[in-house]
Amino acid sequence: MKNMKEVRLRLAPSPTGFLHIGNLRTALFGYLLAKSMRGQFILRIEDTDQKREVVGAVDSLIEIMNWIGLKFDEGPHIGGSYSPYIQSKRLDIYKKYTNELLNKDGAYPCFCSADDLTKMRKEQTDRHEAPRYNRKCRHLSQAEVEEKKANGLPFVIRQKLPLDGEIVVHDELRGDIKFKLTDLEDHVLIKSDGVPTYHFANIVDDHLMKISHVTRGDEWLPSFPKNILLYQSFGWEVPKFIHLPLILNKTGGKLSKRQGDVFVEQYKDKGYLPEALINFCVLLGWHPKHDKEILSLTEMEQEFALDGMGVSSAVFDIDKLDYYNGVYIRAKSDEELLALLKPLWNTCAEKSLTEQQNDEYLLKIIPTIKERLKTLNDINSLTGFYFGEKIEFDNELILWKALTAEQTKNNLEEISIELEKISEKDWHKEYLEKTMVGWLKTSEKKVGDYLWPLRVALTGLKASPGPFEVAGVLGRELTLKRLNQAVLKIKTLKSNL
RNA sequence: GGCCUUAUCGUCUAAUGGUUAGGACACCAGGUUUUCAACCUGAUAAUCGGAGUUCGAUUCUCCGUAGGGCUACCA
Repeated sequence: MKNMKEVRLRLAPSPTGFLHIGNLRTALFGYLLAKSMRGQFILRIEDTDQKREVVGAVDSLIEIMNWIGLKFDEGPHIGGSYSPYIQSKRLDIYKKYTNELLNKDGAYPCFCSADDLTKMRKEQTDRHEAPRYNRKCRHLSQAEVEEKKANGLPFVIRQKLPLDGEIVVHDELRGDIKFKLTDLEDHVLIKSDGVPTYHFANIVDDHLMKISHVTRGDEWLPSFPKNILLYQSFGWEVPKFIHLPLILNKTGGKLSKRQGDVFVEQYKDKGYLPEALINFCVLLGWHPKHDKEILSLTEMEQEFALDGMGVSSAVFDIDKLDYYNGVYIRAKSDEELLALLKPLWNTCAEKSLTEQQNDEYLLKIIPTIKERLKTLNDINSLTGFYFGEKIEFDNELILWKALTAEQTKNNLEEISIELEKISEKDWHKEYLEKTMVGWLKTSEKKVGDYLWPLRVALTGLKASPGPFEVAGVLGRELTLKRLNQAVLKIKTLKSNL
């Protein structure tokens, strides 16, 4: 009965689409809270609204949680001792508890039609009153109820709340919150088709599944007292509640589809790493005891605690996510990155390389662009020049500062002669750099006058990895070929002037 | 409108009844350098406003203000 109660938390999403970034944070906090107390983390699907249900949403949710690295201990996909974990398969259970609640006088049937209700609300707002169910059916006699039922009138079941007084509920983060009962309404627990609403199914299941800590978004705060009252009507022990603040967009509004990416899948597709996503998310509303802000999931599991959590909503700042993504990309080995990058990479199709030769080539490229990668998807725009024979560049681009076309051409020719002296076997970044820079220094040439044109001749880009890195990857033959092409191009450019 | 809730640099946040109010991202400047990136150094930058309690408030209380949420037979 005492302290040794098992710690159990659940994620209870509705299968209405992809995983929202706000849900990811709720999931993360629930998971971390569970794991930090050596508890269980459970998945329960709340599909009581058939209208909003999206086919495949459950599978995609499980898949993305898997990708993120948050593992469930129980759930519809793995089972557990409190099956089923999908609410639409628990209708019999809800029926049983509905009857129990009716018997305990915690609820009553209501025969008001949708039209009745809209009319009622309109009248209330016209009178500048808060729209609230007028409890018309609350006082129906047993006989009246039977009669209406016999006539086949559709009905819902409403929660029977105390009429006045106040209730104090406790949130682990915010402390006590006081509500006046007169501000609350007898809301619908069971819809006319017999399916429960969130407010009923959620509480029944949390109780039955022995959930010890409820983590949910703070949009549920207004219905918190009604939830507590329902526990009390049943005579059930109330779990601890932790209401998590929302994530907002840059302008301070709710993070919604309209202004950009809100689904975890979208970030995955854009080339963000799960490590970056969770590191970024966990710091939105939680802070470790120390100032170290790069944390692995394992570290989070160890360090996570309620007292490091904040209560104010946080703005989603993509710049910081980018930063974390860069950090985690740079921390990967070249081999790990190759595996992540290959599916995204438009590598050279013309070259008839074997898989292994291709991998070797890609593996040579990766170190040159690793620290330039903000997201995995940047790979193609960063590496195009490594593939194909020819590259294109704007004529003016190759001219370094005050250098004329004539001088640039001469410099490139000089470089060509020097590079040709380097053998195939010495052709790698370190040796190339050492010899060429040595040559430039001893012949007292300005480094920029030579290396800028060289780099542009090889990459065609304003910004790229350094010329020796690129030359090392391209190899002796292709490097010299591109230099030659650049020289020819400048010659025609000159004759046109 | 009613109810609930929140308030420290632009953003995420730390700390405290007495501090030069700390860190991170972004931004700016410098360094490194052939470019970009990465890296290093540095700078700018905050306690929403007003009362009260107190020797002393950013911290506690109240009142405003601003933001957010809820106000469905959606979750």
